[in-house]
Amino acid sequence: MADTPGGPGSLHIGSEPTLEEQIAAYQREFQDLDPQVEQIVSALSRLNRRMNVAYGRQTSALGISNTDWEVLKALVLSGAPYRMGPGELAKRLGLTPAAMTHRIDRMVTEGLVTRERDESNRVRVIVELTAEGREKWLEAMRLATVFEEDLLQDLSSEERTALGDVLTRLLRRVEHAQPDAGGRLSDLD
Amino acid sequence: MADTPGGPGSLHIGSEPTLEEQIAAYQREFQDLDPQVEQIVSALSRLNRRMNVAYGRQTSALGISNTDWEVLKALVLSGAPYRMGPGELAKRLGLTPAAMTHRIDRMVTEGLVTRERDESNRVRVIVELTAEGREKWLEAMRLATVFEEDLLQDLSSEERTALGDVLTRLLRRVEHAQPDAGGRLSDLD
DNA sequence: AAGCTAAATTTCAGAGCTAAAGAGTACACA
DNA sequence: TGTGTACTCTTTAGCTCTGAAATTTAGCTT
Repeated sequence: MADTPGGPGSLHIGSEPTLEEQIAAYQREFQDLDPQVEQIVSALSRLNRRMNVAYGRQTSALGISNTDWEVLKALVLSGAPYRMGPGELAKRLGLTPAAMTHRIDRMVTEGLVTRERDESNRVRVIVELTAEGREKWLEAMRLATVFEEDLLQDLSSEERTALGDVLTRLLRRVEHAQPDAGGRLSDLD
Repeated sequence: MADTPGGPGSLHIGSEPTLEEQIAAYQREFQDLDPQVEQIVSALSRLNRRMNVAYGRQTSALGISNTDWEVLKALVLSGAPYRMGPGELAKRLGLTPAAMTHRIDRMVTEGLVTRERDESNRVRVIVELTAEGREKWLEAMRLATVFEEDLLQDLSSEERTALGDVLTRLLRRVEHAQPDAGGRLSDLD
């Protein structure tokens, strides 16, 4: 089984055993373990955690939180004019609407977004990216791409293609299936 | 830049665009983006998130939380007699000692661990796995390995080896370096 | 032996999250 | 036109985390 990640905003990594030590410990405590599978799963999990720490450092260097960053990303990727409702944003980010309300509160005071009622339907609210919010996103992207290129610099173009393909295949397998309580993936389509 | 994950315990995924749509949106909004790099990084992040959702479903099916699961794992992997101090546990899990205190409180009432003072040094506290805690961990591992095997079932043994190797290389690159505020990885050794 | 310093853990205050209840608005239908 | 119903967002209560202060014990120094 893989590591479980720290929270979204945690900026440091607990001192953990090396990957080799950890796999050895798993085999000692749980014989029915395929070390090859465990290697993949644990490396995947650790790699992801490290990357999130790196992203967190970058966004905080820009004076925004990791959570603000997520909202900026969703708005930018929605395309001009960079507007969404709180409900849609919440769904996109996998948050409850309540959490979204609070995030928007914060981000409005930080000047990253504006919130106004939709005059054509006063139930709805429109969250819109400000120029400052868009600029922050661009700065964060510049930092992120530098980091990502550095991370992958030792991989040849062929290796990158192969890695991207394999990961995409795995992703499709998880996305098109839902594990039941027993853990088995059952195809949905 | 990759997706940012939901919290450790979030059990559902926000409805998001497909990977292809998302990469297209990135390219539209940020021209200096290598789609190959973005493919890898985004797939990695999404895959990890989906896997965590699956693990969360499994552990909650066993009646334990994802956070309890992390503590059980650290204790089991420490080896018999499955004892650690709160401080060491906190470091291992990347939590503050304060958070550890609360988790241990909870897990003691759940019967997963015991807490007692170290009589040879009364400042220290010893957290020890109970038989029930160990059994819960084993059950969770059985579920997890089924899930992981299913996830990787379409990969040949050669593909698995190659994937494990590449991920381990990437992991080493991140672990042996720390990104500075500018995002660049700088070797430490 | 008394007091000082360091280390480990717990307590406290503040922030963000979830789940559920509440408030406001639009629309359908009599 | 009036009312019910559904939908969207906000509010409230409770939980877990972080960071900092407080507490307890050990070991050293004089």
